[in-house]
Parts: sequence; C-alpha cells; structure tokens
Amino acid sequence: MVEHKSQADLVFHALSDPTRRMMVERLSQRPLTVSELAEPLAMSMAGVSKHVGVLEKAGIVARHKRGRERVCTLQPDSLLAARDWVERYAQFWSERLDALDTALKEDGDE
Amino acid sequence: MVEHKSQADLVFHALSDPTRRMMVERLSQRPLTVSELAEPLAMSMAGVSKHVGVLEKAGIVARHKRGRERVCTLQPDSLLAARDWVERYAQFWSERLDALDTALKEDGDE
DNA sequence: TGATTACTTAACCATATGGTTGAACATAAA
DNA sequence: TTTATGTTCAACCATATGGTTAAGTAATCA
Repeated sequence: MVEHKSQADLVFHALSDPTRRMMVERLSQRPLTVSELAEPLAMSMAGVSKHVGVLEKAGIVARHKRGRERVCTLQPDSLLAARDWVERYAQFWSERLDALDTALKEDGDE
Repeated sequence: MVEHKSQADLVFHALSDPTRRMMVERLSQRPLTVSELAEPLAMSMAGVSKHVGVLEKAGIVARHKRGRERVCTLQPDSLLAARDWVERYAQFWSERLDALDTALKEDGDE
C-alpha cells in the first residue's frame, strides 16, 4: 500500500476515466442523486457508487443524504487546483513564443 | 484489452503520477534528455523510459534523437486541451454564484 | 575494431483499478 | 410491521499499472 496519495494524484486519476468525466459534466448542470448518475450507465449501482467514491475522495464531489437518497454536488476547489496546475505548465509554450517574438523584434532593431 | 483510450483519458492518466508531473514541471523550463530526466529519480532508466513513453502517448512530450541521446520537449496542445476541459467544468460554481447574485438583486428590486 | 554510453524492449512481479455479485443497512411506503 | 427502494460494503475477478532485471540496439569514444 502506498502511504497516501497527493490531492493532485487523486484529482487527475479521478478525471482519467470517461465514466467519471461524464458524471462531472452532468453534475456541472445540477446536483444529482447516485441513481440519477447511474441512469445512463450500463453498470451496476455498486459500480456507480465506487466511481462516485473516487470523485469524492478526490474532493471533486460531495455526497449528502436526503431521505434514502444521496445527492451529489460538484465541489469547485479541487477542480480549480487541477486547472491551475495544468494552466501553469501549459502556458510555457506561448511564453516562449512571446520571448521569441520579442527577441526577433529586438534583433530587427539592431 | 480496451479498444483505444481517448486523448483525455491518456492525458489525465499521465498527469496522475507524481514522477510524471515532476517531469512535466522540469520540461517546462527547458528540453531534457531521458538521462537528465532520470537523474533526480531513484529509479532504473527502463522505468524512466516507460514514464516518458506514457507522457509521449498522451501527446504531452515528444522525443527526438540527438546522437545517442533522446531529447524530450513539452508539447502544449494536449495540456491546453486538458486545461480547457477542467476550466469548463471548474467554472460552474462562480457562474452559479453570479446567478445567485443576480437573483438576489432582482429579488431586492421587487 | 572493441568498449562504453544512452537508451528501448521484453519478460516478469506485486499491487491498483474497474467491474461484478450478494448481503447489509437505512429510509419510505403499504 | 412488512416490504420495497436507494445505496453502500465486502469479497472476488480480470486486466492495467509501476516497478524491476536482463538483453538488445545504436551512436560515440579509444
């Protein structure tokens, strides 16, 4: 057993599965119960529950009880953190192009 | 065998490992050879090569030969696509807060 | 040429993951 | 109170993943 995975590990891993990304997409529209999340999926309830559990451990969704149902809501913070991480390293290339552009202009001035 | 994973699957999975994220961080500074990528890691070259392979299949890095070395460079496109995906669904909450804000203001007018 | 360097590939291993079924649990409905 | 619904938990299974070592390839060095 690995001692404990980082939040980034959990979030990116959670998003690496198409079933879970579909759940995130649907939850971005409105909160849904586990049954509602299961409805379009050709999968057992237990399987769906495990997927929701992965999203929950990553901090991407929260579950709360409403009668005998569990309502799932998207939690923005971990998604925002993931976006920031990718954003930071996805920017490098345009920065380089900017630098190249600047360098070329300066070169042209000399 | 699963028929073929989507680009999003591959990119998010590639980023879910701390070793590979460290590689991405270092490559955002400058291109590095596989040996240079291996240097800070307590891992065999073969292990490092497999990690680079995962990043390459996800389209995050490209390898090209330079003599007997392989130089790895970060490729922005798949990172940008991942950022866009997360961005899209991470935004939902502020939109809701905006909507709530609007609703409250309208409510106040009545 | 032969030895060394920089890798990749193949085979393998332990553990993680994504799924299943079946039983358990809590709440709601009859 | 009994029964049905919504969900989770535990056990299990096949495959994927992250690592290893050993062997193979290709380029450089002596």
